Amino acid sequence: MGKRVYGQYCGFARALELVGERWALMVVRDLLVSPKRFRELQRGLPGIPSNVLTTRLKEMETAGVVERRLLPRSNHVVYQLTATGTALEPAVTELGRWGAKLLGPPRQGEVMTVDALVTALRSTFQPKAAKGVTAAYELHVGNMVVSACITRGRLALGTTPLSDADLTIEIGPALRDLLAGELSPRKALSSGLVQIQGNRTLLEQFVELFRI
Amino acid sequence: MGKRVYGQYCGFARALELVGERWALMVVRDLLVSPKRFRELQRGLPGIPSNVLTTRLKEMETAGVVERRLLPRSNHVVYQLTATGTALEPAVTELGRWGAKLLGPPRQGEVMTVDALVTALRSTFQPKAAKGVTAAYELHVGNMVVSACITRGRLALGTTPLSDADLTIEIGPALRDLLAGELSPRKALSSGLVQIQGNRTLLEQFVELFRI
DNA sequence: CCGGATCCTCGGTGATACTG
DNA sequence: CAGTATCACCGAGGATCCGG
Repeated sequence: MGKRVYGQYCGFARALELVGERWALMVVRDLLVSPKRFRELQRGLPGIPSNVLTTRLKEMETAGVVERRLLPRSNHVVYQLTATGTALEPAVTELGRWGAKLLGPPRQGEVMTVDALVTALRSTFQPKAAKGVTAAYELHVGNMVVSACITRGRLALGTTPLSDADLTIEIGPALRDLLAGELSPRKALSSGLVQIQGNRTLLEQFVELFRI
Repeated sequence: MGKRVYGQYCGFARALELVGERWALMVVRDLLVSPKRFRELQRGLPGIPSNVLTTRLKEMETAGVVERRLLPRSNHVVYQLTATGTALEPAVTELGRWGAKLLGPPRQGEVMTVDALVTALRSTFQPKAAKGVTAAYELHVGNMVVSACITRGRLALGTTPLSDADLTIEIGPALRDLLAGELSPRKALSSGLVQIQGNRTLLEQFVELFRI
């Protein structure tokens, strides 16, 4: 965050100094899903000026949150989180959970991105409800695909199609209402807002596992 | 956050739009400790321009995070968090925990505030280590007093002196090193960085209960 | 095409002074 | 005490350009 300081000897203030600048935590959000090239970050963050992205990456590199890596045998640059950066996951998850509750209908022009979806699923995952559960879900939102594999209660998220999903869910922004309990699985299906391939009881399990 | 929008239908992005602006989460941090008057917020956030504080409070009031309340029979205004605002506590705690790990020695001119201290204790509290514990601590840092009462494992923080503290700890910025385990209780005492009134084994318990 | 760098504009922040 | 008013400035936003 450069010179923008709060002048307090406080862990929270220090955190905001390091990743509190505009766009910084959005970059972290996307890097938490997977390492990315500069161009990929731009695509996932529509509207971010390239110079701002450059500045944030440099600042967070200096802060030890992000590191530049050169892909072997191809001068390509990849940005990834350091261990320090990865440790932001609980904070990002909590903030995402808080914001998801306040999320009304999509505003004009708002888009969804794969990494936003993954973050949403991480934020809404209910470990207690997942205790002992094993299931593989595949979400289709627009042309995006996100996979959620729960193995004996442990969640693994991905952005590549599964070969053996137990349930494939095709859905739009109604996902938010479904996870918030404002849209029942039955109504979701009957209204056509949601389409599934697989057993519909798995959809009911899904809304138990992921709740806003 | 006004017009500063991220253009994504995403709970995390929405959270940053509501409380991601500069100073906003610092205000939330302090209001999480207790409702406050305008002037109290200014004192707790040295360096914040009054117009920025006004703007943030208005924005967060519009967002339903903060509410203005008029004290009975005295035109005084008090700002307090709504239920929505209070729900930010886990996020603030997690961010504070992350930042506390990165907190080196105090920089030139950095100050500590009561609310920062309370936030730090909340962030570092270890519920597991506190299981079944009952103890009352009183921290003195400079001229500030913070109380931490653990009752059967449950933590209650305050900013008023206790009448019956089991242990009174007088300490400075070394608190950070003590909680980080980089300064042992013994060395802290022998070096004079920490002074206590009460049983010194309670100090060892303290660093078990609160850890960075 | 990727990974930026450069330039310019505009609006928010920061600092200070002022008012009900 | 609780803000409002004013203004300088810097960083965000947006477009374009450049080297590999």
